[in-house]
Amino acid sequence: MGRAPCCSKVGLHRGPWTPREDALLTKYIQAHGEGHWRSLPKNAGLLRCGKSCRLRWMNYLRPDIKRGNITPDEDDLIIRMHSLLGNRWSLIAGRLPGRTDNEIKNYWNTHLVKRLRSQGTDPGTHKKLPEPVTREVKRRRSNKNTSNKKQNKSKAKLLPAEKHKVHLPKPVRFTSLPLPGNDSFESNTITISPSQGRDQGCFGTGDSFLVGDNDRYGLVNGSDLECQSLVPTTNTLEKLYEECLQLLEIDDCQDQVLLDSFADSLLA
DNA sequence: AATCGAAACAACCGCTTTCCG
DNA sequence: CCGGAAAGCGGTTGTTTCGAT
Repeated sequence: MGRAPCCSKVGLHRGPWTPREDALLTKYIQAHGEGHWRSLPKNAGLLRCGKSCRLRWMNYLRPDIKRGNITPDEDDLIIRMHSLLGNRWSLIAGRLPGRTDNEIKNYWNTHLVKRLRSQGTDPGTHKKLPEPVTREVKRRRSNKNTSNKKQNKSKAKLLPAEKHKVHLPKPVRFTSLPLPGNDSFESNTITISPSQGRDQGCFGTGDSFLVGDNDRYGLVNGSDLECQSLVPTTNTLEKLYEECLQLLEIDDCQDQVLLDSFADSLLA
């Protein structure tokens, strides 16, 4: 039967989004809301695949997205949630307000996997490895720039996790959009119940925000920059984790059914 | 200053799930 | 119930940036 491609690839833009495309997408969603991704590009005047639009919006343009370094508390929660849920990034992201599944997935793959290994923990099972890994982990994919003869060079280096490099976020534009789920930011005291989905999972209005390189987004003027400091407190994150744990501890049987029902409860 | 490899992350791909007529 | 379309999701890749030499 054959499944139709999600979009015709002929004549569509690919690769990094331009400020103009961002503006078009943002403006359209502001006016019409999310959804109908298939028809959105055409209606918004974008030469992009609907999927691409959705991804761009979900992972970058949404107003409730928190950018910047993962805090140690979030970091800890991600690890613990992963030990419960595995690679179910969307579920994990749903418990980390302002974070996207893609961001958490990337963070896991680039930071946490290495760190856990360096600490002697198997990132897949979260069990202790026989011996702490002291050698550089092989790169997941073959880098076409990387030849074997050159790799010896870096073997004596410290593990990345030991370097504690601080990653500075790329330029960020937070715009305030009148969208559902974005109009009830509260201070850090808010708690998230299991019945709240990711759409409602944003909180934390602060008076500080990350300021991006506006030049890169020339369309943004000062008044458009309205950023929320979406910083959950340690207690909040701890509560989230405890919630998950309690649900799992109802029954010792941590089988798939239980996990699935837990997942359902998160999604409800 | 130039070069190169590794790290980081945005974006893409394709499969699965959900929705709807 | 069935089939197709749309949306969601996780794995993978491409490109840019950064740091070491």
